[in-house]
Amino acid sequence: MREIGSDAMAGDHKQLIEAQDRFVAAWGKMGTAWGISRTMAEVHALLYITGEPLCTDDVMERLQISRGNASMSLRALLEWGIVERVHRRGDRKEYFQAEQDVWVLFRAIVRERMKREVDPMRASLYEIRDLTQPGRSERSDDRADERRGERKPPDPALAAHNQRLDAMLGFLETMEKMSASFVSPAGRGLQAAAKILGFVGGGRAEARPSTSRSAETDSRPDSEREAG
Amino acid sequence: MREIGSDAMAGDHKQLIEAQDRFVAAWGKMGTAWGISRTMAEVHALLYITGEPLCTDDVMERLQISRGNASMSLRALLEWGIVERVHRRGDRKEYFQAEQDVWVLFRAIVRERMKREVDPMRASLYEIRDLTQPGRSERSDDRADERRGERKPPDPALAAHNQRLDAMLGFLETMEKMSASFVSPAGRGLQAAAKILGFVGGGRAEARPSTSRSAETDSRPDSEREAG
DNA sequence: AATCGTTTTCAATATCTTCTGAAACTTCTG
DNA sequence: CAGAAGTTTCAGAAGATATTGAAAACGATT
Repeated sequence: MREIGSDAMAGDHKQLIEAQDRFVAAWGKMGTAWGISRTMAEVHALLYITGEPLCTDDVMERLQISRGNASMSLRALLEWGIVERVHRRGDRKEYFQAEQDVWVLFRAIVRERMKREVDPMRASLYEIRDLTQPGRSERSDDRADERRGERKPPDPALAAHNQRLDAMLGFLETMEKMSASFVSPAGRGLQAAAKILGFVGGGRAEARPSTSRSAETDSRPDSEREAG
Repeated sequence: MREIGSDAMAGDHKQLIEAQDRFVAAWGKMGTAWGISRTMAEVHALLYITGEPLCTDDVMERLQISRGNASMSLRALLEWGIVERVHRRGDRKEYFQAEQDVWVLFRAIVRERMKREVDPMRASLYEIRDLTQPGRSERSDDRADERRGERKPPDPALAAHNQRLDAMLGFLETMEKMSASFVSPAGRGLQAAAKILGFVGGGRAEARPSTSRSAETDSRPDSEREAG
């Protein structure tokens, strides 16, 4: 498949494969720690580090996984919005390509996780609060004292409980607002903030000199950055 | 165990238990999505929502889990630094109490996850880079062309690979710097930022009127906020 | 130093998750 | 429209993780 011009080139190629494999393994391990299945993370890692579009069979072969597994993982990655389908003219296969800008990747992940995990949690918390602190809209025909405008004497334990619930709820909402504005549609938000606040660059270079230029806030490889 | 003064009080108490159970379940579900074992998350939820110190047997009974499981989960929570031991005079049992400030909780979690997952990943990435881009300190006695100052002609595929690696590495480092300054020792960082940037307050209140005051940036219950 | 109340450990077990592979399905092509 | 090429689905197998419970370790007390 790949033309190899010389022994030196062959050496490079072996190194490359080895480096890719290690990257895939590392990414897979990290994935499991964040609640993503190992294989799915590995497939993504392979697509990312490889840079070029791969088809199902490429993935199966490289990762030694079954067709079903490859198919499922790829579909899940599409749903996360961090991998996209690519078609090649004259080829009926589907190819898959990973988002190459790490910040875009990060934004997509945060957006999805918020949607999938934080939002439902917030909804549950509201429901729970309404168990002990029913909203004003509640019908209270059968409660004589409330009709008279007397509020039920508050159980201090219940009050404390509700404060804890509200604290949690308030926190989740702050997080949501922040992530929405930092991470979402319009938003190069966090990335811009990182640049402004001076968190980018310098760190690695100071510890370890590097041949290629230190990764800036725009972290796409040069090849993809033609039009800024 | 708990004195109940009246039927109304008994009703409140039942509601409270129900609300606690639901909170515990919701928190547990969320935990699993973030790579924390369900039980561990539930134990934490129980301690948080309960507010008061509980002993192993309390946890076992309330959550219907074995002694071993309770013990392990509690120890893990101690290691995460989000639960602390409490001793009562005249009682040989150990009691456990959860951090009540959600921002402190959040900081602890971010700190630990960075330490446990991101740092090792970063280390792996460095190693991987050194596979194909060995540092200047490398001995190259056996490579005539390098002795002559000629650099090996760079395989473009390898170069692109290294750029992707560096992009990832740069991203992780930016995240680490940000989390370090936002989240760490000194730092009420993120919390302060949220306040300044106007992400706190307003949101929930506008959608759902609440009896207790809207949770502010300082999210501890009143009972713990005596000395600011 | 023996006892007692408590906590920790860990091998066996139960539970949950992920993966496989073959069949069903879909979509192109001649 | 029949057949080929490619993709998805899903029941069962394999593998990973969490849980139990009983025994060991601990440490305060008599």
